[in-house]
Amino acid sequence: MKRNTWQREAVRGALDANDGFVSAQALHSALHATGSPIGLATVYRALADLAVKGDADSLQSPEGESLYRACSTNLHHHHLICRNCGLTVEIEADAVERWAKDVAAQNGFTQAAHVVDVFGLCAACTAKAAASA
Amino acid sequence: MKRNTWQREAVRGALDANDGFVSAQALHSALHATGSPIGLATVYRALADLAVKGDADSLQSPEGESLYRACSTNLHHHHLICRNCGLTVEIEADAVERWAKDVAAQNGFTQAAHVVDVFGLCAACTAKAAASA
DNA sequence: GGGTTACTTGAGAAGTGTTCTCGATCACGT
DNA sequence: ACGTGATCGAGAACACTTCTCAAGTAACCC
Repeated sequence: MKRNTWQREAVRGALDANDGFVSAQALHSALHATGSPIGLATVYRALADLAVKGDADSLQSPEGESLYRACSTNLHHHHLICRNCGLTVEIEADAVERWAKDVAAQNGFTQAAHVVDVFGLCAACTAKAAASA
Repeated sequence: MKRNTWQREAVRGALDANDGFVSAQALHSALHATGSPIGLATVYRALADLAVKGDADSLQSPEGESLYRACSTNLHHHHLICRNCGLTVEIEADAVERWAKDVAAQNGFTQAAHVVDVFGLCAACTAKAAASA
Protein backbone atom coordinates (compact mmCIF):
# COMPACT_ATOMS: atom_id res chain seq x y z
CA MET A 1 0.00 0.00 0.00
CA LYS A 2 1.18 3.52 -0.75
CA ARG A 3 -0.13 6.40 1.25
CA ASN A 4 -0.54 10.03 0.40
CA THR A 5 0.73 12.22 3.15
CA TRP A 6 0.96 15.98 3.29
CA GLN A 7 4.70 15.57 3.80
CA ARG A 8 5.16 13.94 0.43
CA GLU A 9 3.02 16.60 -1.19
CA ALA A 10 5.04 19.29 0.50
CA VAL A 11 8.29 17.89 -0.86
CA ARG A 12 6.90 17.58 -4.35
CA GLY A 13 5.53 21.09 -4.12
CA ALA A 14 8.81 22.53 -2.94
CA LEU A 15 10.58 20.77 -5.73
CA ASP A 16 8.14 22.10 -8.31
CA ALA A 17 8.53 25.60 -6.94
CA ASN A 18 12.21 25.44 -7.60
CA ASP A 19 13.68 26.07 -10.98
CA GLY A 20 17.08 24.52 -10.58
CA PHE A 21 18.61 21.58 -8.80
CA VAL A 22 18.40 21.73 -5.02
CA SER A 23 19.93 19.63 -2.31
CA ALA A 24 17.85 17.64 0.13
CA GLN A 25 19.08 19.82 2.95
CA ALA A 26 18.19 23.03 1.12
CA LEU A 27 14.74 21.67 0.45
CA HIS A 28 14.36 20.77 4.10
CA SER A 29 15.39 24.28 5.13
CA ALA A 30 13.02 25.82 2.62
CA LEU A 31 10.14 23.76 3.95
CA HIS A 32 10.97 24.68 7.51
CA ALA A 33 11.12 28.32 6.48
CA THR A 34 7.50 28.09 5.39
CA GLY A 35 6.58 26.71 8.79
CA SER A 36 6.43 23.06 7.83
CA PRO A 37 7.76 20.85 10.63
CA ILE A 38 8.73 18.08 8.23
CA GLY A 39 11.68 15.94 9.25
CA LEU A 40 14.92 15.73 7.37
CA ALA A 41 14.73 11.96 7.09
CA THR A 42 11.33 12.30 5.49
CA VAL A 43 12.65 14.73 2.91
CA TYR A 44 15.34 12.25 1.97
CA ARG A 45 12.79 9.44 1.74
CA ALA A 46 10.38 11.47 -0.34
CA LEU A 47 13.12 12.58 -2.73
CA ALA A 48 14.38 9.05 -3.15
CA ASP A 49 10.85 7.92 -3.91
CA LEU A 50 10.30 10.65 -6.45
CA ALA A 51 13.60 9.82 -8.11
CA VAL A 52 12.74 6.14 -8.32
CA LYS A 53 9.30 6.87 -9.74
CA GLY A 54 10.86 9.11 -12.35
CA ASP A 55 9.11 12.21 -11.06
CA ALA A 56 12.39 13.82 -10.19
CA ASP A 57 15.87 13.79 -11.61
CA SER A 58 18.87 13.52 -9.38
CA LEU A 59 22.51 14.17 -9.91
CA GLN A 60 25.60 14.74 -7.84
CA SER A 61 27.02 18.20 -7.63
CA PRO A 62 30.75 18.50 -8.19
CA GLU A 63 30.98 18.86 -4.42
CA GLY A 64 29.42 15.47 -3.88
CA GLU A 65 25.98 16.51 -2.73
CA SER A 66 22.91 14.87 -4.18
CA LEU A 67 20.75 17.39 -5.99
CA TYR A 68 17.17 16.94 -7.10
CA ARG A 69 14.90 18.60 -9.58
CA ALA A 70 11.38 18.16 -10.90
CA CYS A 71 11.87 17.86 -14.61
CA SER A 72 9.33 18.62 -17.27
CA THR A 73 9.69 15.31 -18.98
CA ASN A 74 10.14 11.74 -17.95
CA LEU A 75 12.20 11.09 -21.03
CA HIS A 76 15.91 10.63 -20.75
CA HIS A 77 17.69 13.96 -21.04
CA HIS A 78 20.61 15.90 -19.68
CA HIS A 79 21.23 19.23 -18.01
CA LEU A 80 23.10 22.45 -18.43
CA ILE A 81 23.51 23.91 -14.99
CA CYS A 82 24.72 27.29 -13.79
CA ARG A 83 27.21 26.61 -11.06
CA ASN A 84 26.52 29.99 -9.54
CA CYS A 85 22.75 30.39 -9.40
CA GLY A 86 21.59 26.86 -10.11
CA LEU A 87 19.63 27.79 -13.22
CA THR A 88 19.05 24.63 -15.19
CA VAL A 89 18.33 24.05 -18.84
CA GLU A 90 17.19 20.66 -20.03
CA ILE A 91 19.02 19.57 -23.10
CA GLU A 92 18.53 16.77 -25.53
CA ALA A 93 21.52 14.93 -26.68
CA ASP A 94 20.72 12.33 -29.27
CA ALA A 95 24.24 12.61 -30.59
CA VAL A 96 25.66 11.93 -27.17
CA GLU A 97 23.29 9.05 -26.57
CA ARG A 98 24.45 7.41 -29.76
CA TRP A 99 28.07 8.12 -29.00
CA ALA A 100 27.80 6.59 -25.52
CA LYS A 101 26.12 3.48 -26.86
CA ASP A 102 28.65 3.11 -29.66
CA VAL A 103 31.72 3.59 -27.56
CA ALA A 104 30.45 1.08 -25.03
CA ALA A 105 29.65 -1.47 -27.71
CA GLN A 106 33.01 -1.00 -29.39
CA ASN A 107 34.73 -1.95 -26.16
CA GLY A 108 32.52 -4.89 -25.42
CA PHE A 109 30.65 -3.16 -22.63
CA THR A 110 26.98 -3.87 -22.00
CA GLN A 111 24.34 -2.22 -19.85
CA ALA A 112 25.89 1.13 -20.53
CA ALA A 113 24.64 4.02 -18.47
CA HIS A 114 26.15 7.43 -18.73
CA VAL A 115 26.61 10.55 -16.73
CA VAL A 116 26.56 13.63 -18.91
CA ASP A 117 26.13 17.06 -17.41
CA VAL A 118 27.46 20.45 -18.32
CA PHE A 119 28.24 23.01 -15.64
CA GLY A 120 28.92 26.63 -16.50
CA LEU A 121 27.94 30.20 -15.80
CA CYS A 122 24.64 31.34 -17.23
CA ALA A 123 24.42 34.60 -19.17
CA ALA A 124 23.20 36.56 -16.16
CA CYS A 125 25.90 35.28 -13.86
CA THR A 126 28.53 35.81 -16.51
CA ALA A 127 27.51 39.45 -16.79
CA LYS A 128 27.48 39.84 -13.04
CA ALA A 129 30.92 38.27 -12.75
CA ALA A 130 32.29 40.54 -15.46
CA ALA A 131 30.83 43.61 -13.76
CA SER A 132 32.34 42.79 -10.40
CA ALA A 133 35.71 41.87 -11.86
CA MET B 1 59.22 23.94 -0.81
CA LYS B 2 57.93 20.54 -1.83
CA ARG B 3 59.35 17.41 -0.29
CA ASN B 4 59.66 13.90 -1.59
CA THR B 5 58.54 11.38 0.97
CA TRP B 6 58.24 7.65 0.67
CA GLN B 7 54.56 8.03 1.50
CA ARG B 8 53.89 10.06 -1.59
CA GLU B 9 55.84 7.59 -3.70
CA ALA B 10 53.90 4.73 -2.19
CA VAL B 11 50.58 6.31 -3.12
CA ARG B 12 51.71 7.03 -6.64
CA GLY B 13 53.03 3.49 -6.95
CA ALA B 14 49.82 1.94 -5.70
CA LEU B 15 47.87 4.05 -8.13
CA ASP B 16 50.09 3.01 -11.02
CA ALA B 17 49.76 -0.64 -10.06
CA ASN B 18 46.03 -0.36 -10.39
CA ASP B 19 44.28 -0.57 -13.70
CA GLY B 20 40.97 0.95 -12.86
CA PHE B 21 39.62 3.66 -10.62
CA VAL B 22 40.11 3.07 -6.91
CA SER B 23 38.82 4.84 -3.87
CA ALA B 24 41.12 6.52 -1.39
CA GLN B 25 40.07 4.02 1.23
CA ALA B 26 40.76 1.04 -1.02
CA LEU B 27 44.18 2.44 -1.78
CA HIS B 28 44.84 2.89 1.90
CA SER B 29 43.83 -0.69 2.60
CA ALA B 30 45.98 -1.96 -0.25
CA LEU B 31 48.98 -0.09 1.09
CA HIS B 32 48.40 -1.41 4.57
CA ALA B 33 48.12 -4.92 3.16
CA THR B 34 51.64 -4.58 1.82
CA GLY B 35 52.84 -3.62 5.26
CA SER B 36 52.99 0.10 4.72
CA PRO B 37 51.92 1.98 7.84
CA ILE B 38 50.81 5.01 5.88
CA GLY B 39 47.96 7.02 7.36
CA LEU B 40 44.60 7.51 5.77
CA ALA B 41 44.84 11.27 5.92
CA THR B 42 48.11 11.11 4.06
CA VAL B 43 46.57 9.02 1.30
CA TYR B 44 43.86 11.61 0.87
CA ARG B 45 46.41 14.41 0.78
CA ALA B 46 48.63 12.62 -1.69
CA LEU B 47 45.71 11.86 -3.98
CA ALA B 48 44.49 15.42 -3.89
CA ASP B 49 47.99 16.60 -4.77
CA LEU B 50 48.27 14.18 -7.67
CA ALA B 51 44.88 15.23 -8.95
CA VAL B 52 45.81 18.90 -8.81
CA LYS B 53 49.10 18.31 -10.55
CA GLY B 54 47.30 16.41 -13.28
CA ASP B 55 49.08 13.15 -12.52
CA ALA B 56 45.83 11.48 -11.58
CA ASP B 57 42.26 11.71 -12.71
CA SER B 58 39.45 11.74 -10.22
CA LEU B 59 35.77 11.19 -10.55
CA GLN B 60 32.85 10.41 -8.32
CA SER B 61 31.36 6.96 -8.40
CA PRO B 62 27.58 6.78 -8.67
CA GLU B 63 27.66 5.89 -4.97
CA GLY B 64 29.30 9.17 -4.13
CA GLU B 65 32.83 8.01 -3.42
CA SER B 66 35.79 9.81 -4.93
CA LEU B 67 37.76 7.52 -7.18
CA TYR B 68 41.26 8.06 -8.51
CA ARG B 69 43.31 6.68 -11.34
CA ALA B 70 46.73 7.26 -12.87
CA CYS B 71 45.94 8.02 -16.48
CA SER B 72 48.25 7.57 -19.42
CA THR B 73 47.78 11.06 -20.71
CA ASN B 74 47.44 14.50 -19.25
CA LEU B 75 45.15 15.49 -22.04
CA HIS B 76 41.47 15.92 -21.43
CA HIS B 77 39.65 12.65 -21.96
CA HIS B 78 36.82 10.57 -20.60
CA HIS B 79 36.30 7.08 -19.24
CA LEU B 80 34.38 3.93 -19.87
CA ILE B 81 34.23 2.10 -16.57
CA CYS B 82 33.10 -1.38 -15.64
CA ARG B 83 30.84 -0.98 -12.64
CA ASN B 84 31.62 -4.49 -11.54
CA CYS B 85 35.38 -4.92 -11.77
CA GLY B 86 36.51 -1.34 -12.22
CA LEU B 87 38.21 -1.95 -15.56
CA THR B 88 38.66 1.39 -17.23
CA VAL B 89 39.09 2.38 -20.83
CA GLU B 90 40.18 5.86 -21.74
CA ILE B 91 38.11 7.30 -24.52
CA GLU B 92 38.42 10.36 -26.64
CA ALA B 93 35.34 12.30 -27.37
CA ASP B 94 35.95 15.17 -29.70
CA ALA B 95 32.34 15.02 -30.78
CA VAL B 96 31.18 15.33 -27.19
CA GLU B 97 33.61 18.14 -26.48
CA ARG B 98 32.21 20.11 -29.38
CA TRP B 99 28.66 19.29 -28.42
CA ALA B 100 29.20 20.45 -24.84
CA LYS B 101 30.77 23.69 -25.97
CA ASP B 102 28.03 24.33 -28.52
CA VAL B 103 25.13 23.60 -26.24
CA ALA B 104 26.60 25.85 -23.57
CA ALA B 105 27.18 28.67 -26.03
CA GLN B 106 23.69 28.35 -27.46
CA ASN B 107 22.23 28.94 -24.03
CA GLY B 108 24.50 31.82 -23.17
CA PHE B 109 26.59 29.83 -20.74
CA THR B 110 30.30 30.49 -20.33
CA GLN B 111 33.10 28.66 -18.58
CA ALA B 112 31.50 25.38 -19.46
CA ALA B 113 32.92 22.28 -17.84
CA HIS B 114 31.39 18.90 -18.34
CA VAL B 115 31.09 15.57 -16.64
CA VAL B 116 30.96 12.74 -19.13
CA ASP B 117 31.48 9.18 -18.04
CA VAL B 118 30.06 5.90 -19.20
CA PHE B 119 29.47 3.07 -16.75
CA GLY B 120 28.70 -0.43 -17.92
CA LEU B 121 29.70 -4.06 -17.66
CA CYS B 122 32.86 -5.06 -19.47
CA ALA B 123 32.88 -8.10 -21.74
CA ALA B 124 34.32 -10.37 -19.05
CA CYS B 125 31.83 -9.30 -16.42
CA THR B 126 28.98 -9.55 -18.89
CA ALA B 127 29.95 -13.16 -19.60
CA LYS B 128 30.27 -13.91 -15.91
CA ALA B 129 26.89 -12.37 -15.20
CA ALA B 130 25.29 -14.37 -18.00
CA ALA B 131 26.86 -17.59 -16.73
CA SER B 132 25.62 -17.10 -13.20
CA ALA B 133 22.16 -16.08 -14.29
C1' DG C 1 78.30 15.96 9.14
C1' DG C 2 75.49 18.98 12.26
C1' DG C 3 72.07 22.41 12.76
C1' DT C 4 68.03 24.80 11.37
C1' DT C 5 63.73 25.21 9.43
C1' DA C 6 59.34 24.43 8.03
C1' DC C 7 56.92 20.95 5.29
C1' DT C 8 54.90 16.46 6.14
C1' DT C 9 53.00 12.86 8.74
C1' DG C 10 49.56 10.22 11.48
C1' DA C 11 46.05 9.35 15.05
C1' DG C 12 42.14 10.88 16.30
C1' DA C 13 38.65 14.47 16.45
C1' DA C 14 35.53 17.00 13.83
C1' DG C 15 32.52 17.88 9.97
C1' DT C 16 29.18 16.78 6.43
C1' DG C 17 25.78 14.40 4.04
C1' DT C 18 22.89 10.37 4.22
C1' DT C 19 20.64 6.35 6.14
C1' DC C 20 18.83 3.66 9.92
C1' DT C 21 16.12 2.72 14.29
C1' DC C 22 12.05 2.43 16.57
C1' DG C 23 8.14 4.06 19.10
C1' DA C 24 4.35 7.14 17.87
C1' DT C 25 1.27 8.54 14.40
C1' DC C 26 -2.13 8.51 10.93
C1' DA C 27 -4.08 7.30 6.09
C1' DC C 28 -6.81 4.01 4.00
C1' DG C 29 -10.03 0.05 3.27
C1' DT C 30 -13.77 -1.89 5.37
C1' DA D 1 -15.44 4.20 13.66
C1' DC D 2 -11.83 0.65 13.66
C1' DG D 3 -7.81 -1.97 12.80
C1' DT D 4 -3.70 -2.40 10.34
C1' DG D 5 0.43 -1.47 8.68
C1' DA D 6 2.73 2.16 6.03
C1' DT D 7 4.85 6.55 7.32
C1' DC D 8 6.80 9.92 10.29
C1' DG D 9 10.41 12.24 13.11
C1' DA D 10 14.25 12.81 16.38
C1' DG D 11 18.30 11.29 17.13
C1' DA D 12 21.72 7.72 16.69
C1' DA D 13 24.56 5.59 13.54
C1' DC D 14 27.38 5.54 9.36
C1' DA D 15 30.63 6.46 5.65
C1' DC D 16 33.63 9.42 3.63
C1' DT D 17 36.53 13.34 3.96
C1' DT D 18 38.96 17.09 6.13
C1' DC D 19 41.09 19.27 10.05
C1' DT D 20 44.19 19.63 14.23
C1' DC D 21 48.48 19.56 16.23
C1' DA D 22 52.44 17.43 18.23
C1' DA D 23 56.18 14.68 16.51
C1' DG D 24 59.04 13.41 12.67
C1' DT D 25 62.11 14.34 8.98
C1' DA D 26 63.68 16.02 4.16
C1' DA D 27 66.09 19.74 2.21
C1' DC D 28 69.07 23.52 2.53
C1' DC D 29 73.12 25.97 4.51
C1' DC D 30 77.39 26.04 6.60
